[in-house]
Amino acid sequence: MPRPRTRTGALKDRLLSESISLLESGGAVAVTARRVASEAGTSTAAVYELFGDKAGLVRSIFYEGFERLAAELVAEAPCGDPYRDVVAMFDATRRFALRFPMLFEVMFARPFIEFEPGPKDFDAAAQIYTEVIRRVAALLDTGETDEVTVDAAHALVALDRGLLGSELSGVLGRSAASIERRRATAFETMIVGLRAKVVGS
Amino acid sequence: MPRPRTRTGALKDRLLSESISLLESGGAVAVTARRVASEAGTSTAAVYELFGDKAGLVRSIFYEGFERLAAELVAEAPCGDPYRDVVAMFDATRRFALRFPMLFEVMFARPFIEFEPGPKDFDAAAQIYTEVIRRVAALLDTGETDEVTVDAAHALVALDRGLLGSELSGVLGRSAASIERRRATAFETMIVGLRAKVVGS
DNA sequence: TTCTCAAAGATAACGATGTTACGAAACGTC
DNA sequence: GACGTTTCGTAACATCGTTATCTTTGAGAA
Repeated sequence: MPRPRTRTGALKDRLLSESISLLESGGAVAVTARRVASEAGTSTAAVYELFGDKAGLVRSIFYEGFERLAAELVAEAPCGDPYRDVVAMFDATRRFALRFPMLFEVMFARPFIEFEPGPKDFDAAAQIYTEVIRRVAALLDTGETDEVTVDAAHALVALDRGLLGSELSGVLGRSAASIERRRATAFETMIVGLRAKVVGS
Repeated sequence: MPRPRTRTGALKDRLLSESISLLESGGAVAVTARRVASEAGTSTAAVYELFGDKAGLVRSIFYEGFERLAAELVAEAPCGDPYRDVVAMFDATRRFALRFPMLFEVMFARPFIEFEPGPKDFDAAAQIYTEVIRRVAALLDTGETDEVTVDAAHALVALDRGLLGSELSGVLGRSAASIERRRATAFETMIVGLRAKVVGS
């Protein structure tokens, strides 16, 4: 008896996709309910029925970013050399950040006033966390639940996060060469130090 | 013949001060032209005459943040032990970030859509840069313009930035003990590694 | 003292945004 | 072909950034 639904999961996916396109092409300022709805061929009311509010839409973008990044990290198959496997993972993160800088900012900065990720939202990064832990454990030859492993993983993730934050802000270096040299030496220093600390204890 | 001016530098300072108060108490969403003007006892037009636009106001907040941080870092007088002097500087940064988390976010995240800092805006951090370079050069016993010094400074700043980003997001650890342990081990690992790299070459 | 007028301030309006109440549209059923 | 229910899009509201407009002010002229 009713008219057929159009505000389905498929439309939700479509709205999310259009939101990310608008985000990458025009920045956070371009992601408005009216524009997103228009791009997806629907109305603002559909956005609010499917996402609750603007924060819900941005939260979905946030989750989608972590899913895409996790997919790329897992696709980076380990080559057997634990050192290179760790570096390759962070290099993949960097490629992702440079390819989708706005999406990366939603994940690690906070370009939308409406949405501040809480502790629960970072559960979206669980798959990435697992992958990092796995490779760091292999790097240090320690157990995946060992404190030293978890601490080392946090140190490396923080270093990567800081380096990418600096690079995306344009303050890590002027030339591509200096940027990559600083990245490489920072990671090398940290990784060698972490290994030495494990061996020494 | 005209009426006396009230839109002076003093009012600009007052508006900036009220903006930061609103920012810290109510987040970025609380910093509106109307509210800032009202708190300072003036009108929105004064905000626009003194700051140009909203981005100009946020830019002033951004600058003020770097000035306050620089003042706190310089006040942290070196004790003679280069290692402890470097750690003390980053500890001071952390105290600042925990005391003014919103201001810190304006400096290193991007909570306002209106203002994205460009390379030129980071000139505001020149004084901090100088202080970091000075202490890192002392740490490594290298020249302040040496590539190794500058690279090491970037690595440490990035590590600090990443650690604080993680901590402020609530993902660095659950207990204060684990957070501080991870900070300490990360910095120790990096600093020891940087020193070893200099000595070894 | 009162009037004038130029400088300076505040008000109010405009477009755009997040959000939602409301009326319009579409389908199976009688 | 009309009805009713479900669903959808439109339009309205409050608020925001922004600026044109109008009001106020106070020293000097009459």
